[in-house]
Amino acid sequence: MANLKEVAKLAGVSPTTVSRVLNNHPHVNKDTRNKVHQIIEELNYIPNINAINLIKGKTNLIGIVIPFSNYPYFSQLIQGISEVATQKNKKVVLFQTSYDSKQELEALEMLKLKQLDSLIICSRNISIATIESYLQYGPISIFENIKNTTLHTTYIDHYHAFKHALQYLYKLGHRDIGCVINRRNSSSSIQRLSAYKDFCLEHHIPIKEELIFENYALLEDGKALYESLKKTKTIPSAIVISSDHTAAGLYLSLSETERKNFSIIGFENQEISTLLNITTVDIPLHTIGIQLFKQLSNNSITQTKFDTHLIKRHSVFKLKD
Amino acid sequence: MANLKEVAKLAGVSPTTVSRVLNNHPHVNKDTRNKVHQIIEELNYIPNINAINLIKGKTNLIGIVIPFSNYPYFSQLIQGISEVATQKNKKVVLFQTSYDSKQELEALEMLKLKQLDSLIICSRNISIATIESYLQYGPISIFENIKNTTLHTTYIDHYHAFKHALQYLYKLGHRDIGCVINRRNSSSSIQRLSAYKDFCLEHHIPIKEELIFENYALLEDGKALYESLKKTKTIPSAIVISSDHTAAGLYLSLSETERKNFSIIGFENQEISTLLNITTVDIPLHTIGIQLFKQLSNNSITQTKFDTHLIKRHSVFKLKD
DNA sequence: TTGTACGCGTTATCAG
DNA sequence: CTGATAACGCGTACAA
Repeated sequence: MANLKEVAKLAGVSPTTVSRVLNNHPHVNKDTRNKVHQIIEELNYIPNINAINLIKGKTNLIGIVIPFSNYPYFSQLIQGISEVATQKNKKVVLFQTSYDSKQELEALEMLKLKQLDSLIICSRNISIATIESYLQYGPISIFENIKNTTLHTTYIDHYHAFKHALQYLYKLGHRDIGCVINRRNSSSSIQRLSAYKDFCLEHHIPIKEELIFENYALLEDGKALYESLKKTKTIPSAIVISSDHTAAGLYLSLSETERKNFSIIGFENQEISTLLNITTVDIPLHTIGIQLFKQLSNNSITQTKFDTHLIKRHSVFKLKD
Repeated sequence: MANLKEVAKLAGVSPTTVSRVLNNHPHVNKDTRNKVHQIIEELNYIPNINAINLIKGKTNLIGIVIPFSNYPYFSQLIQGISEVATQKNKKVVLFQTSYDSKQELEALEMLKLKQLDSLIICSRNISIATIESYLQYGPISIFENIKNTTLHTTYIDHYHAFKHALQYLYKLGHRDIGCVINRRNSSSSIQRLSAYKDFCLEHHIPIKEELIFENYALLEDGKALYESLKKTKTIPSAIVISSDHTAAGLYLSLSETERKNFSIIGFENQEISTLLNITTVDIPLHTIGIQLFKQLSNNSITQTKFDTHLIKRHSVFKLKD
């Protein structure tokens, strides 16, 4: 495989000149330039990017840490991030972790090794402190609300969003309300749960563990949720679900009659909730992805909050008593 | 930032020895090894992977070319590919092209530049000939059925799968059948269309352009499809749709009565078709992703075909006349 | 078991 | 406008 030196030799110039031609430096004689281009063609010469990375200390590669690629929630983030990355001529390296700390660390290590210029963490398992300790090797942005951190953060107020949905149901007369989350120990679930519990306390509603449902995220989980709901002692009149897909799955499991007597609020504002007319809380995932990327090039630490909006559709009913 | 040389100096050994320690070479004195490790700790030394890549001519990075990350079809492929890649300690670089040839070329160029070890093409716009010309720079596997190629291929028989679905409808008495595809000029659409046309010819059914619907792929497209269907002169009694999500979107747009008088067959066997009980053709996308990855390390050119299966559910009815 | 010297392919510096 | 030389950080053949 031809290298820069050979090109130089055959063109009868120094490697430096070839390098200048390749990098479009201004002060090169036209004839020399042409000659070099000609030899490059002839030899089918290709610069070795690893050598360039070595000397420049950059790779134009940015890492994305996500647990799964095939969850709509995450694939929308990826879509957004990749779009800007493409525009900015950066490439995206996927770290699909399945929430395995070892894989998350791998991403951080690659930042350390300088094979990545920067890192975006969409969801995590390891501690913030660990992540922060890698900040010395490159910019890191994270999709989470963290106080007093040196990481770039982009976030939404899960607590507020969840509570707002609950309040809306309360105003319509609902008192027995279910709460559906995914991983119980995730940052967002913790916020949502605490919103749920505070809501109950504020309105003097007893907190019933059987109305808190964990590990539901996908469409098919909605069916399982339906089964679980049938087994509760207290029959809730409404439910707030942290994923539209689970909400849709539940909705589709209900009979026509059941649908008219049970209120559902989903989260994310996915296509499917539009189609099924399910009330949901909009989370601008695509835009959040873009912002996560953009923050990486900020010099100072930035915290960006995105607003969520309750989108009222037809899966919520006023409770008659 | 500390480098190997500094470690050597402080440890009182040569760079070679440090390198040996780092790479776990057998013949190193235990004391020396410990001393070196100690200095590495002290200096917080990190090997520069770009230097290693340069010298080894490898990066352990493999590229994936996909048009969009947020289509379930593609995100399932990504999920499968990433899973094995993680196992094999390779990292995945995403080229989200939006079918822009320039972006597809970018991926091929990075293979050429040796920043990628190999490449997986899930869907493409540029010519096979162009792709093949990059084969000299590294292994490439593609999710497509190509005859006489030097690329690794993993594929399904779109023609057969589509025709099988059509025959099934024919046997149940359907004669006016619609056909829904995505990009008309894509390799899979061409096969599907030709299956549709051959089917019509074989059964002496006139081919009506108004029953061929293009550019439908997502859930929300199902609604638009519903609108389009209402405008056709011939009212079809059944439809074959190359995407489950569009099939689901259409299904949900129908009234209860319409659903009982209209047969739908989707493709892919996504969660949503299970939930809605829509008859579909299973495409093992996850497994295909895994195979696409595995083929890269085969020495000889391999062509893997995956079978598709018609999954009979309750969205298809026998036509009474 | 350890060290010397060179090579990987490119860019930066400085001199002319 | 051009070139010689060093440098990026590491691996490895060869010698000791």
